[in-house]
Amino acid sequence: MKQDIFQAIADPTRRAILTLVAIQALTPNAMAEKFDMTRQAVSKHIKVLHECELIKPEHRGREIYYHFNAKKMQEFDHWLAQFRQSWETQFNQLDQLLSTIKEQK
Amino acid sequence: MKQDIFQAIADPTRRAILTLVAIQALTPNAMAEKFDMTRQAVSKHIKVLHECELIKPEHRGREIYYHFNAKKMQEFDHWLAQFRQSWETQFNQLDQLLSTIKEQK
DNA sequence: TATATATGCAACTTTTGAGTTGCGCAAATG
DNA sequence: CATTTGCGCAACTCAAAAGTTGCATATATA
Repeated sequence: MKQDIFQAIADPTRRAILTLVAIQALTPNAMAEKFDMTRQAVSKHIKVLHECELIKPEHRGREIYYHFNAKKMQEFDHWLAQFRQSWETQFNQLDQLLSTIKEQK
Repeated sequence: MKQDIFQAIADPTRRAILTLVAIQALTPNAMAEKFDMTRQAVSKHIKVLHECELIKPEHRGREIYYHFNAKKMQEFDHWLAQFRQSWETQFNQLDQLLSTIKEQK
């Protein structure tokens, strides 16, 4: 099943993983040590993050270092862009003013 | 149960609702007409979006117009900020160059 | 006031997802 | 070459979330 980035960041553990690997690449074991859960549980989160390409594996012998893929994270930024205009213009007072005008019509 | 915004945008229907109300405030019925599901199902999504304050209700007689809350959406922007530096510096070529240098050590 | 409309809430079913245990494989180590 | 270590995959359990039907409430309308 193809994962999407919105679902990927919905989980707090996965967000924590992203924060960690954004600082430096880590192996699954290294990540698991940070969280109070089994390595396999973390491995599943890694799988989700990898499938939607938010992290990239780098094989080194029997270890796998997962790197943060900043480019993919930008997709959020693009999605957010459609709302950016709203929060630049949607001041509370202005919003109320417009509502008042609309009601007077 | 308190909802969080990450989980709120994880659902595609809720993202669609946000896109709609960002353009103009809508009633639950108006939203339901846009999607292939029952009004109650949409109503549940509205509840989630409302609980985490991504939308705000405006009562008008028996109708409820839900407005987009741009301010709340900014919380994503703040979360994304921690990664912004990464995608400004993590050019693919530069990344590869650094890896090469590291391996030569 | 009887009726239709707009909405929210509760109970229920079905699906999804997080976490576990168990296993197999490949690379390092003695 | 046997053993340990790091990892992924599959089967299973359990909890949460998505969607349904049914019902209660409040506002509009005839």
